[in-house]
Amino acid sequence: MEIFSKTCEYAIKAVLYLYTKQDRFAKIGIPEIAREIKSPVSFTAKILQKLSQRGLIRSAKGPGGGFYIGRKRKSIFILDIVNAIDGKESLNTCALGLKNCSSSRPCPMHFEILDCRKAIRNLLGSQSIEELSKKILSNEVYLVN
Amino acid sequence: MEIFSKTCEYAIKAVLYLYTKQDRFAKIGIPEIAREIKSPVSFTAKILQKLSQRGLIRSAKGPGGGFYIGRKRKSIFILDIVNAIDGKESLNTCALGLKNCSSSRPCPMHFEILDCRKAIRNLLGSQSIEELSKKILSNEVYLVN
DNA sequence: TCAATAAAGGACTTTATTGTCTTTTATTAA
DNA sequence: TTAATAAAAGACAATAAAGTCCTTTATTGA
Ligand code: FES
Ligand code: FES
Repeated sequence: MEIFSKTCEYAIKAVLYLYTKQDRFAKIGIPEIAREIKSPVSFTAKILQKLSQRGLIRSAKGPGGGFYIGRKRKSIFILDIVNAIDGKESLNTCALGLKNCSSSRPCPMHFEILDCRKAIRNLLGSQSIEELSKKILSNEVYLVN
Repeated sequence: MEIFSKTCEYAIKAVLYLYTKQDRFAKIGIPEIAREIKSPVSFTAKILQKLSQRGLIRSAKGPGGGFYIGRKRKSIFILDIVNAIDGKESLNTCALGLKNCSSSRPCPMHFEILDCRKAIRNLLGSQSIEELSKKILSNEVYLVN
């Protein structure tokens, strides 16, 4: 019933944290990111690596290196992070574990879940990271408690 | 991103299967249930045991024994099964892993997720097992593929 | 060129979930 | 009262998710 995996949680928070930096080319190191989002350092390293491979963030090795957003790019959304980490299928598998989720041979939850999924996809696809990070900067919302 | 745990999936399907039986006192054995919902026999046994302990279904030992619904009871809903298996908290924990989910110190997803959760709770709380099992009997929906 | 730095990569451990197997307990019917 | 049956209970095994640690590679600046 948990919405996101831990991996996804940290990924979302890490990207949000990066977006709170005004300078999109400021290199942020793993220790700082992990500290600011309260996540395990080495595990976070792995996740940042993946996000970088998927092109959602950039990275620079060596002294003064770290992770950063990079040049102006089209808006990304929570959904993009989820897709990058969990894969696109995760939102389309049958809630009751049938091999294929389809309206022609639906499980007892199919149509109801479909509506719900649509709502979730809508939600995750409409929350732009820039907007959310602004809310963090203005202390409307928080990355840690 | 998966909605239910495997345990929950099997629990829901097992209870639905029991409700498809017209005779609420007909004792259904573990092998039949596991076969009909395509679940691992021993694992299913454990889950049925738990459902029985929680009072969602009844059980009878010995020859001719098995699981059954029992005397007329107030309608149960998918949500009741989820609560019995995963606990009631599972729908209230912070989506981004903050210790406490609260509107006074919300995470970036809090308010949006809140709406979503309300929708899910509504959905799961409005799907009565009786109704769903009728749809199974009329081949509108299926427990296996 | 060399030492320091920081991410990339890979092997590994821990923990939780899923699943199996065996023994015990209760019930039935001969 | 006994043998057969079926769930209850608990120990165990396999797999996946989460997390750690160590080595390698790339980059920088002295
Ligand atoms: S068939 Fe189960 S959710 Fe679509
Ligand atoms: S604080 Fe994160 S969902 Fe409520």
